Amino acid sequence: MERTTRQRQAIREVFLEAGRPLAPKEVLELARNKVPSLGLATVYRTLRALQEEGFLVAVYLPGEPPRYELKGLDHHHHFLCRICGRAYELPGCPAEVERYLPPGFRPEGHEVTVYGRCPECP
Amino acid sequence: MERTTRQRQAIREVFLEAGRPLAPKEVLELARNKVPSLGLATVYRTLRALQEEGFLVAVYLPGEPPRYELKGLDHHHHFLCRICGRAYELPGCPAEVERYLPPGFRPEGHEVTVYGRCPECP
DNA sequence: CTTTATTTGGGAAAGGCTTATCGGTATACT
DNA sequence: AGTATACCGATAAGCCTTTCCCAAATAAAG
Repeated sequence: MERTTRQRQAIREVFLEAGRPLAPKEVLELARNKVPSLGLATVYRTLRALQEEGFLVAVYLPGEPPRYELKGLDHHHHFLCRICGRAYELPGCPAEVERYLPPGFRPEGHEVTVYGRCPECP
Repeated sequence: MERTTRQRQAIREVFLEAGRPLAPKEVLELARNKVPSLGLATVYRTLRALQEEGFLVAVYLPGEPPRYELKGLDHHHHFLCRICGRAYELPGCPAEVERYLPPGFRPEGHEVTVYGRCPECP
């Protein structure tokens, strides 16, 4: 990641504008509005570079391929729309998630995913 | 699923004995203790049949291939050990998970995964 | 403007999980 | 027991996502 290219700028912008986790396919579609010739290999290469650089982090939702979102957001969780498949950020967290574990289980993190229909879908 | 075979019995037993969600690979390993000749294709075939029959349901954890567990358990969530990779059932649920969504989001279900170290691991 | 090395894009290839194929086997019924 | 047929096991093939490869394009420095 030594040069500033149109492709990388486009991909950065797409994340800043989306405000939600994006899958590689979504990144490709959205960024092609800015750089029509963009290729899938470049998307994957750039996603990896932007993670190493600390701009993005991977988001894993149950049964889904990885998405990516801006690094450094406050602790939050995700909503996955069953209709359109888009993921959204959900602010906040039900605090006691890691309490009340059976004896011997030592928690180090958690993930909450809510499924349903997003505001865009019928 | 018309005949009772040693293979199918072994796979059913493995789930009843495990008390936790199992991935196909785990099913193969555990059931081979009972039927050493067991093949992977039979595991997949049987997992599908046991789902259609209502004995098992699929469990999806973030970034993981599907696991399977007994159908009909009380509402619960899962613990994924970062050391050994085993998944466990966690009784109960932090109740307000689906409340406090932004306007327009209509929840239809949720999944909670706690990560950490299980009682078996250092 | 020229040079030079990084980056791109398209397709091929890899990798992981799951399903299909098919001859041989074993179950269940007579 | 004998027989029809569902089932098994091993391998091949399929599907998706991700990475590799390399000639052509292009950003950055002189």
